[in-house]
Amino acid sequence: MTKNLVIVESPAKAKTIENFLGKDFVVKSCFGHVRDLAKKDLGVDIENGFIPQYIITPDKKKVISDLKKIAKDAEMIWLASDEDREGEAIAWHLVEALGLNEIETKRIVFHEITKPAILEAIENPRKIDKNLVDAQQARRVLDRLVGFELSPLLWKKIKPSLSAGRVQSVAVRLIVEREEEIKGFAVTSAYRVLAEFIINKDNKQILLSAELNKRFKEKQEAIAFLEKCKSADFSIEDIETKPSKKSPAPPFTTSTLQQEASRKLGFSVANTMRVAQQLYESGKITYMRTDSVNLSKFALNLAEEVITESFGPQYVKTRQYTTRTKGAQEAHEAIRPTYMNNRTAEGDHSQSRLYDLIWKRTIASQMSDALLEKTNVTINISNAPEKFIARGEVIKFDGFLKVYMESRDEEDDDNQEGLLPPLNVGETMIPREINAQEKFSQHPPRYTEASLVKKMEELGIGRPSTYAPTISTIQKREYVVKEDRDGMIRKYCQITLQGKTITEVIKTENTGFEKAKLFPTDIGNLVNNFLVQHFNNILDYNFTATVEEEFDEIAQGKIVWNQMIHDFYFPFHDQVEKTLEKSQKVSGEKLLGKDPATGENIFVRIGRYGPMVQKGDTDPENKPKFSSLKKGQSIDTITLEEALELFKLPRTLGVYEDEEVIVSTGRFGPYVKHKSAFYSLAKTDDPLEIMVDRAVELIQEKRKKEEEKTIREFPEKEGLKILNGRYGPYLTYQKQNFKIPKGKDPGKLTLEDCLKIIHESEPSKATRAKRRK
DNA sequence: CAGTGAGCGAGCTTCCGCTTGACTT
Repeated sequence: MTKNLVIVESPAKAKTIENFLGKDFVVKSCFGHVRDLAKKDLGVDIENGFIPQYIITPDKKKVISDLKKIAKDAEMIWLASDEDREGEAIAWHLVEALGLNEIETKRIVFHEITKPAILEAIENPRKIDKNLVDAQQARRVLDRLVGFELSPLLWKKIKPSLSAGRVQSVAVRLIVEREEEIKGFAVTSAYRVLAEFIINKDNKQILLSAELNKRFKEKQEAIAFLEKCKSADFSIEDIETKPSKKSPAPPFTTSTLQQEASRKLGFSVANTMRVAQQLYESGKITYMRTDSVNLSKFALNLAEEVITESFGPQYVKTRQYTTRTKGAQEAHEAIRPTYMNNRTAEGDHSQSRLYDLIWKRTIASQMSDALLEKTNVTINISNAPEKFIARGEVIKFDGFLKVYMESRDEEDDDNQEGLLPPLNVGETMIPREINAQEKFSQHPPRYTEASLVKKMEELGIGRPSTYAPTISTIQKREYVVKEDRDGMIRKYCQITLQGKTITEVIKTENTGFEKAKLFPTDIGNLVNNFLVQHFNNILDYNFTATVEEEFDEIAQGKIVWNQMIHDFYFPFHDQVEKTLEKSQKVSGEKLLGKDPATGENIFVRIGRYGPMVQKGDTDPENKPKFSSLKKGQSIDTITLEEALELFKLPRTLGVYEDEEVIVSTGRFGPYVKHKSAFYSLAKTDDPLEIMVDRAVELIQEKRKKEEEKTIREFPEKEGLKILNGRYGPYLTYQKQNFKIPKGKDPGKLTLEDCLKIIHESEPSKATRAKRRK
């Protein structure tokens, strides 16, 4: 018999807490939200004050029925979901779904999973905060209304299956607009002048590097300057030394973990979260979806011990960080090792690398500042007003740098500042070499997954639990693609003064190379332009921040949630209706030119299945020809020649076994079609060049493979086969596949065996609901 | 790397936030 039932959100948490609470408590988890708006139609009763229609989420039916059973016998029920808007709503939904008495049910909260924190929570139960629940309902209903009214509009005006929403559409907008900025960016260049000097001192030669405090726009200016240097005297005019310090970054939140794992380990956002989840489930780190930089007392003490022991007390500096992120809800701690004294974590390579990163970041956040000394040496040029500057930086005390240094998104090039030699004012020097090199201005950087998350967090858009899913959604919808792109060779000029001679050379560099960056697609551009044009208010970067303020007012009981939704919805709905009526279907259609062979018009536009070219006007009598754009082609950039190339397929190669052999290209690349069967071309085959002999070869190759694939057939039973598939041998019958039980030799199964397997197998969801991608 | 290869007369798609399993040969 259960005395006390405590319900938390995460099963890993449940296990830990049960250990703290003793035998009178059973701790179970509800796995997050248990109810949601009905999926059909809007799930909101607009006429009657926006009453939400909630259903128990299909995958939570079992969770709820299990919890009900335990709750029935429990004397007391404690709802311990997270202390934020969503957590409060989860508690309330549990009351509703489990049929609990709200008055008798206790609501408790804690920010850290430590024994004192849990016990304190148990001592201080409260009631469910209905205002906070209402704020969540407003959030949920607003997102549903926006998403489920805008998306169908896109299906009608652009293409089926598209989606729009408060979060994803703004994420796409960021990428589209960044690309436009880049397209409009005017590259300029200027000459940067670097010198290497020789100082003769105590019979030794000392080298000193310095940069001129001015860049020259024109080559002639640079040359004129170097001409002057030929006859100039150089001497130290001033030495300025000043102390400075660096402080460690705060411990990880979801967003900063994703950024650092991306920069330092090259992890995708989704990969980081997968690995972090594994570390969490095995008890090695605290919860990985958090916006808080707070560390528990327990963690602070342990960090101090570890640092003292490993590096000495002078490296300790206990710090409490405060969150400055917009809309942060701080229901958890920062992401940290559960026990800081575990320097490493067992597990696979990814797990131990990510753990190492988390360990270092957490420890560093509790260490002392690094003390530096920066030195600026000003070098006078006797016949010119410009000065050369040599910079040095010395670490006087390494502090937290001993373990960890945060990386930056853009690594600044060749600005290495190191130790300077001992120097005195008035000392003279001679230039060994002075270089004026043409440097180009850089366009704003394209987003990586992680830098997009950073930007979204700054705007208060999305939550720790949704960053990774949002990024995969906008890629799945094909609004953006993550790709590498080749750079281009660019020429630059370098002018060198050595001794008394000036030489000029043209060199080349590779520029614009991109690795795993986000690019908008044609569809992304089209959808974004449509939404920005008609729903500028929703796509506004401040929309979320504005509605969040209203959600806060609901949470404080200042305004009523469905009144707020009412005020938002009706003007918004009018906007949708008007756009539906007024605006034309958009396809981004462009006339590229005419086919020189037939004189027909060649168009490019978005079709039902994405970007495509069309030959001939749309005419029911004389149907035009279509072809999809190839990967890497875009409506924006495709040329007439490239478009014509696409119509060269399908080609009829000839006849084999009395049937035509046709080559074409489809979703999965080029293929040969023969007797309504398909044969993929090899990577080395060119569909425009391939001849019938090679096609026949491909057909025969695949037929042979097919034969080998079949382990056994049964003449008595049509369609029953034992095949060798990707996951090993399996049974197939009437379009259904069946697993062969372990320990059976697939080659020796009798017909009876097979029928038995088919009979005994679960009536599985035979047809896979969704195809991947 | 098993199957897939549209351009539609039918029916479906879609939001954001919480949480983890999945078994499919």
